[in-house]
Amino acid sequence: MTKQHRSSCPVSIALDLIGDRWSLLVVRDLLFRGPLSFSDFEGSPEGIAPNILTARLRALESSSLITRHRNESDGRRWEYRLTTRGLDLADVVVTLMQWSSRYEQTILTADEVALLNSAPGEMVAVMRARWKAYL
Amino acid sequence: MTKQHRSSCPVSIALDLIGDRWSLLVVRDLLFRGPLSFSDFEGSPEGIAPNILTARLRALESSSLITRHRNESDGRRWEYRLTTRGLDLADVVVTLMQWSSRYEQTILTADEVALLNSAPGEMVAVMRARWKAYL
DNA sequence: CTGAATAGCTTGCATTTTGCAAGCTATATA
DNA sequence: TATATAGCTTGCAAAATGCAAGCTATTCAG
Repeated sequence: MTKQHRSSCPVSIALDLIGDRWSLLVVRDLLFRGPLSFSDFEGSPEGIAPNILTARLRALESSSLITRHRNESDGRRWEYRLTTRGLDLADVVVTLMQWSSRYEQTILTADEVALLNSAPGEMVAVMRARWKAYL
Repeated sequence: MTKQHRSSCPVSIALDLIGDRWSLLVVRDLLFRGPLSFSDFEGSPEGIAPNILTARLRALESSSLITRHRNESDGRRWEYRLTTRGLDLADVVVTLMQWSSRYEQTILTADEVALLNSAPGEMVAVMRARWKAYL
């Protein structure tokens, strides 16, 4: 049985799926880096704890935002991939980046911020190209 | 002293400010309805509890996403308003709505979904127009 | 001017989620 | 065979969330 939404508002529904401190960071890592393993996520600068990461990956998988595949060359590894639906979050992530970089000093360079604001669609296109082979 | 960010990633910084189950719903209500009182938020369909609402409003205020003003005609009421920075979240909220309505049945009509996808900037413009007098 | 109603909270307490550290199991590598 | 590594799980403390009740200041009705 699937968890009930708080309301039928599209914003509320989105937050039911990704409205926590970690889910969108997992999606971010996949968008920018391609398919990743468990320990790849652990290496991100925010330092997610393994139990939290397990819980987020399971939740994203059961919401059909990511899938899990055995790594062929190393049987210990799982490969986590975005689904089409997860990849569609590229627009959300890029919009959030625009908003943050407008008001806060971030790791982005001035050139990157300029590109983000003048051609956000290009950044989304790069992410889509990166994932094209896996969908 | 201001709370430390988990990292300098713009996505992470945004989530430090609005990455919880309620903040963006408060912003949504303001974007769509204009200045609101405490009980206006309590009337939204998700049913936020008063202690949570107090905490969210205080946090959004100290992040400079909203401001608080005495209602002139009724001294019991506070009026909560978006700042320029809070209003800039219109793009994020509209993008989230697009994403949700692509995959889930929401309260939006087919016409509204069509408009949202063909001219998302119009919805943002309506929100900006609504807030123009308060900034 | 008094009493009832209303707005915006606060408080207490139970439940859930998050966070940290340690450890466990299966696979891979030397 | 032994050692290391990947991907977890477990235990426990701390923080956030959720629910119900109650409190204070302002307003309104008579």
